[in-house]
Amino acid sequence: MEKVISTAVIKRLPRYYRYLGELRKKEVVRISSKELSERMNVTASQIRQDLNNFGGFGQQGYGYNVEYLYTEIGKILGLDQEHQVIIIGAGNLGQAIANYADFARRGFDIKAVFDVKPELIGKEIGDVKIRAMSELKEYVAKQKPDIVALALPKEHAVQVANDVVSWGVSAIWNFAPVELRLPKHVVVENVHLTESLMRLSYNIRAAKNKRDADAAQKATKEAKAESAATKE
Amino acid sequence: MEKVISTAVIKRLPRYYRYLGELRKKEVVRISSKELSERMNVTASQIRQDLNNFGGFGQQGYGYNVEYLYTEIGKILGLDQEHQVIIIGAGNLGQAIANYADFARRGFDIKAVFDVKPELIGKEIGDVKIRAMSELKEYVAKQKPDIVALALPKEHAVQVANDVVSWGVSAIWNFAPVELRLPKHVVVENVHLTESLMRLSYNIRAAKNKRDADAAQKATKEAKAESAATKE
DNA sequence: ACGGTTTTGTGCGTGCTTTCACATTGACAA
DNA sequence: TTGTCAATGTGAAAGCACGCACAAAACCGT
Repeated sequence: MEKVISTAVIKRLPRYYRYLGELRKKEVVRISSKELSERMNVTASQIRQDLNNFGGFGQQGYGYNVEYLYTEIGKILGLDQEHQVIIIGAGNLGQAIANYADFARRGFDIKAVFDVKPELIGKEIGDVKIRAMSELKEYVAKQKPDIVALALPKEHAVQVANDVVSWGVSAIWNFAPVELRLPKHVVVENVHLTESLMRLSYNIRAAKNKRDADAAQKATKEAKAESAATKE
Repeated sequence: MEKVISTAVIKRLPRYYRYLGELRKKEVVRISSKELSERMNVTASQIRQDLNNFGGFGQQGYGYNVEYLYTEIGKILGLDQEHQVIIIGAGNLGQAIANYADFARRGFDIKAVFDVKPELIGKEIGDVKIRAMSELKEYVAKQKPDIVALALPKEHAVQVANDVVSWGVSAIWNFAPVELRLPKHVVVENVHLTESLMRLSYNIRAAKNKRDADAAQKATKEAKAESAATKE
């Protein structure tokens, strides 16, 4: 039986992976959890504990071999295999995703882009043509893409999600601001930009409140010092 | 002194907000935590506890008033005020953000877009012109934007982030795949698409492993039943 | 070959998050 | 007005995640 890994750990793994990739490029051979922790925003203990969920990658007195750890985390993340990705929606966001070169480097192959708008169909994005939505069903049935990215208005996202799932897709990268309700065997990863922006907005206000509170506290402190000085 | 709200709660607030917005459009007047929880992916108890961090918005025996709760959460998230946003980087991602209408609706005003590429400068995106990076410093000093969105290659993101912060910016929406190290009064919200995709990849593999394990278990079970049947 | 040093892997305690469960409050109908 | 029912607000338990601290292991200089 596979051990279940907590989502908290999974969230950090890509960060480790990215950072190790940078070290690898700089031809750093070994790294200790302490050194890693100083540059990323985690404690050394947490790094060790996270990695230990998957087995002992390190060696006492030495640390971790960068190259080895990098490929191991890559395997854990499933980056040792190619993923075929199709994008539904060739608007600005869909195009941005299609053109983002980083993905291809990690083994995510953008295979096709679909849209309803007749004026977009046939146009080239990156190195794939935009296809008509009417071709989607046949394409999915034949090519069996691993991942479907939804970059379309929320009004249509739910319907399209249900469709592609019924045609056999089991992983969805959802950019539409809706909660998709899909069978539990389907894996969904949401990117909710508006929510992200709202969190930023909240934190801006929270930071402002804190500054104001600090300033007020300082003011009363000074006032106290003032009155104490007057008393004397 | 302001009570500190945990980030776990803040993460969920925009979801509540979005969902309440939808209910409001459907002219739903009241909703109970139970009803809400059934449609979103949270327990009723958690909704009540989350909301109680900010005061009692509901009424026993009745539930929550959709309109009221919507505006209250809006206030908490700081959506009752306008935010001036500028975008650095007019590539695909920068353009996608600039054109995403949802933001404007929430009070996030895209005021300007900057890029280094001469061929892009002067071009219109949405209803703003792309400006030269050389104008950035003066613009920031004069217009004091509330939020700077970084949609440029990671090589330049760090430098630009440091620059705009030194010019007085205190909130950054970062799309570049780097951890920005900025003074602690600066609020940073990261959108790391590659990490998101890697998590999806992990979950695809995890789901596959689970299916295989379940299949194997079922097989041995059947084998046992078989041998038991043979014994008799 | 050996001893000091480095650094992992891990048991355990602490604090935060989530869920449960229920007393309390207010709505709504008769 | 009164009784019943619905749903909140909240104390307390259960469940998790995180960080500390240290024993065990391997490195490295002498």
